[in-house]
Amino acid sequence: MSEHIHLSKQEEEEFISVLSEKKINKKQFLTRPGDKVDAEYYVVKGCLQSYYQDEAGNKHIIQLAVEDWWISDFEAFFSGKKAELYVEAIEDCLLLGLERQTLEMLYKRIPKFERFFRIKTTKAFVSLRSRILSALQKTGKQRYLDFCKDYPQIESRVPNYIIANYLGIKAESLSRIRKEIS
Amino acid sequence: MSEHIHLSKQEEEEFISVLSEKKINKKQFLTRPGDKVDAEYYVVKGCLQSYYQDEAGNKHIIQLAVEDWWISDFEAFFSGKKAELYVEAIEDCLLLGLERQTLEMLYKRIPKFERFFRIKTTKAFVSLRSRILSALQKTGKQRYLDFCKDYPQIESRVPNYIIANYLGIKAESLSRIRKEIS
DNA sequence: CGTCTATTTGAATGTACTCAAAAGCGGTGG
DNA sequence: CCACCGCTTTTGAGTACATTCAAATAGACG
Repeated sequence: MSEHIHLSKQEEEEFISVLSEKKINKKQFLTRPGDKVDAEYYVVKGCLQSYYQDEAGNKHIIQLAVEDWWISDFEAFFSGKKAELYVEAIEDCLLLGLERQTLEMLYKRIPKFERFFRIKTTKAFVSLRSRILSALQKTGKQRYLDFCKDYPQIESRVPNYIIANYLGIKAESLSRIRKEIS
Repeated sequence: MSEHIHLSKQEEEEFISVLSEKKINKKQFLTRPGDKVDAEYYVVKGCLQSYYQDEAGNKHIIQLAVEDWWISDFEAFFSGKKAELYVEAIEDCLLLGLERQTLEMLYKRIPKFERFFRIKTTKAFVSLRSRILSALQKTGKQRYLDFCKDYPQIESRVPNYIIANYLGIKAESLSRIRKEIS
């Protein structure tokens, strides 16, 4: 956060005081479809995925998050609608929850936060955009190489089949790609 | 807009008064890479595309817009950075420009607008998300069928090769897909 | 050690791409 | 009015990449 805005000691303490610590274990859920989503979560420790399950039961991973990322069903969080996504821990996690009401309050009391979260949202938007282009225009191999470059922390600790799903290819294909590269 | 918020006659007039009419012709640009992007545009009449050109000179269409859509290089518009995208008219267009400063002013004077534009942003976010999933998990044929269903107004007035680019396939492939369907 | 899950490998199939050429279509100027 | 030009779309043949289905192997954990 200090990369984007400067907070006084007091502001920093106020911010920390409104975050709520949350621990969840591997395979547990932060949200499931139908839940009300009151918070977004900062990852202190651990790894999570958010995904959508279609009518046929196929899982489609939207996001992977490790330390220093935020995760939630953002659509539900921002719009107030019920969740459509599963948000599930891939490892045991330590999180900091930030509630929507609290966020609104922060915006009013300390306007700098508005700036910070706007930057965060813009970045998320851009990264969605580049993921679309990469999905549309690149081969599985290129997408995997990009992924390894962009998220080395994730590549090394998440199972094959999860990365494959995130990249939009089959686990078998990813296995072949890895073999070819090495 | 009236679907989401209710405005008094006076508020409506105020809103209309801050929009600036703009006409551009086919093949002209609203923004090019490097431009400062001070406005987003509501499409009254016409059709436009926003796209990114990679180092190799390949064009990648991000968005197509027809009547009642908004278009810009949104990343540049929201972040204040220089444009990375071309925004180009596919047909002669009549647009209404909304400047960032004006938007900020509106938010302060008439907070309802904050709600409206937040809803708009959330929708854009969701539609990006579903485009990612569709790009990752569906075949060209399925994407084309979805496209025809979601945007029939666009399908019928935009050249083959532009739709193909938007869908992430080659014009030749789209031609074959169309043949197969009919 | 056995069981369950994840990964790798193989063979056949499907989907989209490249390159090249032909056909269609709209506008311009002789 | 027609010939020509440029641009878009279609068609064909060969190739690359990824998938399916099935089976074998490797790892993790109680």
